[in-house]
Amino acid sequence: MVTMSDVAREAGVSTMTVSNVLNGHRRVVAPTRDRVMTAIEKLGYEVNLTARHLRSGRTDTIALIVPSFHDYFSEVADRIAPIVEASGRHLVLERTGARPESEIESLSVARLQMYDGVVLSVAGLDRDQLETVRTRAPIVLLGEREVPARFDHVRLANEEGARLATAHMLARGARRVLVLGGAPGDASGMASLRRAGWEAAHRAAGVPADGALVVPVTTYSARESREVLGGLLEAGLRVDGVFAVTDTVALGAMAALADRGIGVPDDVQVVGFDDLDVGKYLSPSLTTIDPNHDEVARSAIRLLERRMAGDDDPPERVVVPVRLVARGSTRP
Amino acid sequence: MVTMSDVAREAGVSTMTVSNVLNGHRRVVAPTRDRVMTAIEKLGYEVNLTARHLRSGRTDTIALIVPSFHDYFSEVADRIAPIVEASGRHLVLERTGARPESEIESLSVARLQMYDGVVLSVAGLDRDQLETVRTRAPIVLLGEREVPARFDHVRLANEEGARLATAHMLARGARRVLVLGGAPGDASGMASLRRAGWEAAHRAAGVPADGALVVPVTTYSARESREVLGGLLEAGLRVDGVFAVTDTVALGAMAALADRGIGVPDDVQVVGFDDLDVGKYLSPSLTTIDPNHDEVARSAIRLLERRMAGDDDPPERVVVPVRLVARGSTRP
DNA sequence: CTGTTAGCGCATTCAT
DNA sequence: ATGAATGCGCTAACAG
Repeated sequence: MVTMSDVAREAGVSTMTVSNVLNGHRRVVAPTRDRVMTAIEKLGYEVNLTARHLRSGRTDTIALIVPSFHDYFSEVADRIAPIVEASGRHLVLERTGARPESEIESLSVARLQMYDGVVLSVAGLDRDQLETVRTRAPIVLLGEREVPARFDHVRLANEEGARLATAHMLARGARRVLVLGGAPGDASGMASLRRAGWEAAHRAAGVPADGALVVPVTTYSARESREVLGGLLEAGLRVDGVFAVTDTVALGAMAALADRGIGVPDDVQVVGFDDLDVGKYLSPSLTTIDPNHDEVARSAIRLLERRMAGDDDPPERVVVPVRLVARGSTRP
Repeated sequence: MVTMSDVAREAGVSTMTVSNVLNGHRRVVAPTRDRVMTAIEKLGYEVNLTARHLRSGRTDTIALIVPSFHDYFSEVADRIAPIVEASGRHLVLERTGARPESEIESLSVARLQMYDGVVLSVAGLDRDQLETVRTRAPIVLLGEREVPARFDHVRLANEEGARLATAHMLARGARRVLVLGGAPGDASGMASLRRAGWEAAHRAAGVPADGALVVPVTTYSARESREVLGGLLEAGLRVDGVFAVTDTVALGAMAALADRGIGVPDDVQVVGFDDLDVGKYLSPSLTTIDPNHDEVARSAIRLLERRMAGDDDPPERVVVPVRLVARGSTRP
């Protein structure tokens, strides 16, 4: 392996001069710099980033840690990448996977040290697990769970989005709106917040909210959603609207309705949440809540940059506003 | 920061003993090990991975470098992750982005050194760019482009998949099958290989292949595909089958047909390529080519492990077989 | 503007 | 079974 001292010897300078030519921290006069560059070319030298990291204490790399590489997360990742790169850093993705022990492992101080900053998606982590995350590495949490007060946190306006979705259908004549993937009770997770929005819309419209229409799911997959809604329809449940808590759930719901020849939006209206690209291409196209990925990405990186700059103001909680995108799965 | 010598001092041993307790390379008697473990707990010590990397020359991390975090790539990534983790290593994703200079930069030896091995998706890189990749880091290429002979390479049976897709429609009565996203000529890229398969199916069936039905696209997005096919239909082009070179392209094609009230599969049959999950939930569901992501992931990691083990046999080229998945967008 | 000195924290090598 | 010495390749701090 070619090292900096090989280059220094070849160019007749010290290693510091080579270092300065490479990272530009100090001025090097042109003739010297040219000699160094020539030596670098000739020897095919490349800086050893590991050594640089050990010495400088910085990696110029930010990690985005997500539960899976799919759907919502790949959308956010593709938005965060250019923002991170604009400040001359790299973004890498790591996956926590489904297993709790893997989640904890990704969060170990040892792994986190590898990065100048970390954006951690908290889906799949509960509050107790988050409590155990002890690190001085700047970290911003992303997602719909309740998190300990000491973290910066970016999340969506869940309740408001669910309220918009439900109100849109109620205003178009729906009277029995099922919330697929909603959770009863007053927990603070995504499923409960979105169910609360569904309830708020009913209150505002003066329509009674039937608890039998709150239907939880466990995996939030299209497959499960299709099976669950299909089973309820077979069992004779009557609905004229479905608020699916994610677009993936909505996809399964649309399939369950199509399986039975139930017309959308004439017989049943459907609204999702996430504005996945695929929604535009379904027939009918999917009315949904746009979660404003760009704003989520910008906010997360803004908070992270602030921490990386050494700011130690109290943690900030950002709630990103959302908006309804009306398409063909609801009535005009 | 707590270092190994802090722990050694606390436990009354040398740093070597702490190191041995942590990585288990040598035997340490129980009482000594217990003292070390107690000191580690007490001080909250975590190993500094950067220092370990510099010293040991290994990172126990494999990188998957992809053009974007979407679709096909997130599917493959989610399959590679568990295989990598099973051997006690980490997987990280990096994105090259669309810009060639960024692709080159991700491929610099400096970045590649950070990893014990690299799986590089070559979509978006041309052969000349690949020629410039000089590194001793084990690397396996993934994707449908032609690559220099010195690389291990995993790709799909593109032509065979396209042949299966086209033959399936021809056998079901289609006579004017458009290949959306295909490229004319004898280039070796995905678009040309799949067009060649479309042609082969026509030859085998004794149906003339009309060159006017080879329609290239530039972005392979659903949006572009919808616009391109829509434009052709408006212009009066008559087709009774569409072979879309990816499922994303098929999604746009299905939308273009639905926009005009053209029935699938009665008026026009449609087959995609990739077996994205969404295809199962469309109405009608999408007939497609299953690219066998599991086998792609397994092959790529098998080749990589072999190189990382120091094997220097000639490069291996794996062509992963594909199969047709018949669903509702083609006739029974 | 450039060189010298002195480690960053760990694991390999050789010694005991 | 454990320890001492050494240096992986680089850059911060201080000289000159």
